[in-house]
Amino acid sequence: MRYWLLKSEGDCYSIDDLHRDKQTAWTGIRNYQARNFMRDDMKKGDLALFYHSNSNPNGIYGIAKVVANAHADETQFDKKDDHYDPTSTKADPRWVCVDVAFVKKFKEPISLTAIKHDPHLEGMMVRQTGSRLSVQPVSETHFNYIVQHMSK
DNA sequence: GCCAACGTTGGC
DNA sequence: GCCAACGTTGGC
Repeated sequence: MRYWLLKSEGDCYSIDDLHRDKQTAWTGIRNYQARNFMRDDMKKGDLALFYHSNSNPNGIYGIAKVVANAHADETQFDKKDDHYDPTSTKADPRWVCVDVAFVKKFKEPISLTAIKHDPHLEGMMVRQTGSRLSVQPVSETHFNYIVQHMSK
């Protein structure tokens, strides 16, 4: 089993939206590296830190769980969708998504500032400035530390 | 809202 | 295959 960090703009799709929906298809990822992680490595049962960007504060707001392996992202075929991709075909879909379910929301978000200042989280991808990857692998050590020692 | 960092596109 | 131009992300 693996651990992940899923990034979302807080005012676009938040942990509260996931709580309300119970589960959702993680659509709209249009970055090859992120896609490959979803397609090849994210599996049902994996856990993910739910990260809000462009929020106050930016940081980890809760936990989600992968409940379905990668499948075609339907938004790529929808002309009216922002993520429509006219070059992708149903026979050979370019973009995939996984389904994730709500697990918990932290009482207080773990801010990016706190993440950057904690020596236990040295090497975490989200700490690197300019790290724009919206699906990131997280080590088991980092995941457990965050859940056990930083979250409430 | 600004702007640095990054990924992608396309001309050559 | 290089790289400039462009669009987007995301912290501040």
